Amino acid sequence: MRSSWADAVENSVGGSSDNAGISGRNEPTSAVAKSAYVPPHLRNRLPASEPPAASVGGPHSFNDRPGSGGPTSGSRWGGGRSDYGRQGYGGGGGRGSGGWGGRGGWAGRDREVNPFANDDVDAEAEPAFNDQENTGINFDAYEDIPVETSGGNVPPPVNTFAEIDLGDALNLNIRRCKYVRPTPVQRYAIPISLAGRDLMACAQTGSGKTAAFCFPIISGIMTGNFPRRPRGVRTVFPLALILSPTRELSVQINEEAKKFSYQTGVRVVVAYGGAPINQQLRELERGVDILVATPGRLVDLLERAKVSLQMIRYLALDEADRMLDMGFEPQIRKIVEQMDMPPPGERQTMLFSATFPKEIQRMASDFLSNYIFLAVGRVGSSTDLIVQRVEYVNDSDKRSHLMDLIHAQRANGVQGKHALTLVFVETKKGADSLEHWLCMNGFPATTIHGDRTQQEREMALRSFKSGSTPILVATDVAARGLDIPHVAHVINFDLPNDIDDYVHRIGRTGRAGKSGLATAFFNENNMSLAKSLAELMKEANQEVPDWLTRFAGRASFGNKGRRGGGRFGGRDFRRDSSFNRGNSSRDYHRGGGGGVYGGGYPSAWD
DNA sequence: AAAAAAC
Repeated sequence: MRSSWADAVENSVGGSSDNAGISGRNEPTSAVAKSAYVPPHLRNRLPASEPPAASVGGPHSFNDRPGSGGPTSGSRWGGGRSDYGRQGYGGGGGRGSGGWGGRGGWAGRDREVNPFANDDVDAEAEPAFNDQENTGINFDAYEDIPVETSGGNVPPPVNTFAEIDLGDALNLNIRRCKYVRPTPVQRYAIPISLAGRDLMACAQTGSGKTAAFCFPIISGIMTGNFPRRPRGVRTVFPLALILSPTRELSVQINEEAKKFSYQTGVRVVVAYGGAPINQQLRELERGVDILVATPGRLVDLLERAKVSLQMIRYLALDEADRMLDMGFEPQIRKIVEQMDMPPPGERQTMLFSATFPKEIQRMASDFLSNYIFLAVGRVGSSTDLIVQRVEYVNDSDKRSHLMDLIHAQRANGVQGKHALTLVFVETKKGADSLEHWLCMNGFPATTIHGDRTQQEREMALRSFKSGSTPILVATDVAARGLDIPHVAHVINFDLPNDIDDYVHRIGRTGRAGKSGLATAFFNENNMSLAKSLAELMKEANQEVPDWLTRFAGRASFGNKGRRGGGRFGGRDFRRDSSFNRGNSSRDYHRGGGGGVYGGGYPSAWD
């Protein structure tokens, strides 16, 4: 059971006598009696209507609803040690911190919120929807995914979660997440990480990437014996850092990581811009093992000395290519190389990227030590699971055409409320005006872009996910990484100029092995994309309209076409050169190029 | 060119 295993771990952690005193004797039932403890700084914040936690509790409480869903381990919380870098194991108090303001009335609860509770509420609100589709991941779609590894002594992949010793608590959460079998990236990446190796992985979100880096981190923190920080300092010392490019992605990773770490005592905190910093600081001061952050806010926290990286043992960079695209390299280098983070070799680093251009290769050389390269073919995106259509539509006709599409979708009987449609536009202004127009015409739409406040952005996303506004107009802020279940249709109202962006956008549908539809409005403004789009569609066995093929053939448009071939997110450049000696990635700078990828042309596809 | 990201 949870308690015995977790307690065993806890008791094995050095200097845990204080914890053992609190929790070592804990039986699941005893948690009930003690869970009323509220630390002083949070007293008077509990909603008056909150039912006693005693009404639930126990390891099976993940099905309970918020308000009655009960954390079981309030008593195990080592209350009052908020000046510790972390709280030790025994169930840290936690709050859903996906957004300030919290969810419902329980933001002030100082026990570990049941991160699975919301899933259940959704399920109850939409039973039919849930029954039909929400059965987890379609694993058949993962058959035949090509995988490539290279590097010295690659640990063998696993076929089941049971083969990996992740511990009872984590295993229970895996079951709660309804994960049956590891996805390809998990099958390879988890053993690699558990073996303590650095990892450079080319894989997509939606492939189970978040779990792939979270499981080893959580497991490592639970079993590791990490020194405690001295008290009295207002600085916190996370053991793991997960960086991601956008705020929403950080929120999403935080939510997933909270599920994975539920009742493990490992505390996850998220920090990102646009939200009041004070609440994030309070969360941090209550202890943090895993910090999920966007670069800007983290630099801010580091400069204020609120966070120290000197205890970092795990570093994960998600969507690294995106972060570079967004100009985060200076911040990332500052965080990783110029603050107090331990150097490569003394920490474990995982770098995830959809593509593997030169800049990422350089980053891999600088941040990783004797790493293993892993490339996992795409799941879904742009392969058979997404039907791609391109239609020639002049700018002036786009709106009426969009309306036709939405009408058609309704007529086709795709269940109204949950046939989510994601519409990508080029500009923030364009997003606002299209949203307004849709609403004026009776289509419930909302929008997400960088000119909206963070609160508005998160509200929009929630309202879209829940189906209240089944149309979301978005700029590229939503193009990558966001995992929104049940997006049935991605419409490229304005096509991007870069084929990689197109691939990422349509990847918002066909998630987790489900099918999806992607429609693009193409016109003369998109000529630079003609060739690459035609080639991409052809490779994905999509029907390419003749007019597009003709445009693609016109060299005069200077379109670049697709670079390279194959389906991987890149190749281990160490293999393409003369210095394939396993751990000599630094030679790359001397070695005069990265083989076939020396040109630095990545593609989300190659 | 636009988008994203700290205050």
